[in-house]
Amino acid sequence: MKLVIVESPAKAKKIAEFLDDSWHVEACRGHIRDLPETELGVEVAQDFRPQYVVLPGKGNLVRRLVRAMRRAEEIYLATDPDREGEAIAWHLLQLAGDLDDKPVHRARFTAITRDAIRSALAYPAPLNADLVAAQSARRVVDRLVGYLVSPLASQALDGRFSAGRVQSAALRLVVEREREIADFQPQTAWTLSVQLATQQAPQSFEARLVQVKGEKRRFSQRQPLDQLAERLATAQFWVGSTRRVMRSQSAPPPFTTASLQQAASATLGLSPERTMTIAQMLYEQGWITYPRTDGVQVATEAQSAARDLIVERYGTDYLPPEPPRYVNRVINAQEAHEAIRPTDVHLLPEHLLPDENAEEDAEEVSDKGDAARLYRLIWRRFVASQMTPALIAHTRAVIYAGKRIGQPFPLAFHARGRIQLWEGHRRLYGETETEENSDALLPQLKDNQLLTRLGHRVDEHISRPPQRYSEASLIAALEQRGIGRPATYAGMVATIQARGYVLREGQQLRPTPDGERLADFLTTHFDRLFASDATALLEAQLDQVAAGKLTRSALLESFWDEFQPRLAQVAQRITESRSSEAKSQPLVLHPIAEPTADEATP
DNA sequence: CAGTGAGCGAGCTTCCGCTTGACTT
Repeated sequence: MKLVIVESPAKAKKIAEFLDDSWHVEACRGHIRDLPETELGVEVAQDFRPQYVVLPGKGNLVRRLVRAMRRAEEIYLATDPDREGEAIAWHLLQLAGDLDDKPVHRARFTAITRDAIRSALAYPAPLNADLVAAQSARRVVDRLVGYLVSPLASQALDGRFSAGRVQSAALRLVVEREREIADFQPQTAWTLSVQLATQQAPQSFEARLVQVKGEKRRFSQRQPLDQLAERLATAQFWVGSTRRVMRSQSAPPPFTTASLQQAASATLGLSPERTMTIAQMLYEQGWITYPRTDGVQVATEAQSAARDLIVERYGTDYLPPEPPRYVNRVINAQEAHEAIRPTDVHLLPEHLLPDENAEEDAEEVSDKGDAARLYRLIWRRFVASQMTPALIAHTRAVIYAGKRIGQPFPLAFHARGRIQLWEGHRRLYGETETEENSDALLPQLKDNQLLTRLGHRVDEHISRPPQRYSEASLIAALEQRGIGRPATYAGMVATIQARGYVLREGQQLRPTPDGERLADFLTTHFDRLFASDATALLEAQLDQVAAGKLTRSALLESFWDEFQPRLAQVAQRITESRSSEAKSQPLVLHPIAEPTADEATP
């Protein structure tokens, strides 16, 4: 018997279908060992040795897996092909103990198709110890930061507070945004627009003043524009130049976890947490691929199925000559899984709509309704991602106004038009309407053509403060900076709310006073640790460990050399201010000076 | 003699990341 171990039980079931009786497939359900929850669990002086323990509640599962590994003739560790998956495979081996000379392989695949599975099992590889070391370094850094800074923050702020590489960076974004809003000074700008028409075409168009006597101008008051507008009554208008540019707008890539959470929030009003609950259900029932992913790549089988469906349902005009290839732009992407897509495009969203005749209680119907809507969103986005680009013609005209053509007292206006020549993927997955309609159609214009002025308008534009984050847009901001992972996004935005650092009002997130105090404490004393690029810098080092160019010890030592003195300094400040001040006085902490550039560079 | 400090032990917290059920509200 040959044994395959994967993480997800749903995956195990599917893979078993592809293999014959000589194979046995088991699932380990994610991590099986970790640092103990109740203590630090890292022996700093012993090369940062982690003290791993079997995760609570997983004892029976681990015993079962170990028994299966001992019995098997050959073992294929097929945990996810990323840093965490490599570590899980290593933990499995550690727990299994002595396996004699039994062949042990590491199998890696990113799509659950018959071909992908068979070829992964036919061409296995050894375990990558460097990747395991990188995971261990990641884990230890997170533990040291979380378990050493949290108590300090609690002491200093006299309450129960927590800090972590991810949650504190998230909190900081929310707090910084709130301050930008508080400090915001609205700017008023006035604009002058004229409505114009040609002799030939019936419909009018609008042009906005941009230059006066050859100089670009912005107006913060109304009065000068009113004066200019008066003179327009006797002016002539003519076309200076026109330019037409064709732009093709590529289809959006299929969904990842973060982009699905964004879209489900924007179009269906679902929270990231609810989106993930429903997506997990759809995954377990075989409707969609794995829902926790940062990959935008798609199995070739799925691409050709989508191409068949596009021809059948929409026609060859919507089919690009080659299937599009999407490239990941996310910093910390591991791409262990495909993009989120229907497992079978021929399962149409209509098939999942709730049966109207069935009698069910309201909650169940709304669950099914949300599931159907989410599936429809995923289906449309995926099929659209395989369609042709949309084609849009942008026209820009410069219009002059003066006493007579060729003798301007010269005012220059800009008019813009936009025509969609081909809808392409937008047939299935459109943009938001507002942007689309803001630029109207322009009539045919020739250079030096005279125009009729129909009227004018002077408008006030007041700049708006930045928007508060929503749960989904905060996740997008974190993803963009490489902070957090698909499996943790939804939980993390729930955590900072549950801890009382952030409040949600409708869709908007705003910090609480406690949240601001915590963020200020962390920024003052541990600025670089929780800066928004700290994770990216750590990731770059972890990549080096994974590539064998940096050792785990070197990474952790250089981290500790910077972190530990800072920690000690802050702890000392806290005890000093505790003892030097009367008990009734609030604790005031003075910032520690940043090291100079010389000290900072090793 | 009263206040302070050192030293010790108990109790209570805390991180990120991977996966699903078995619980309670």
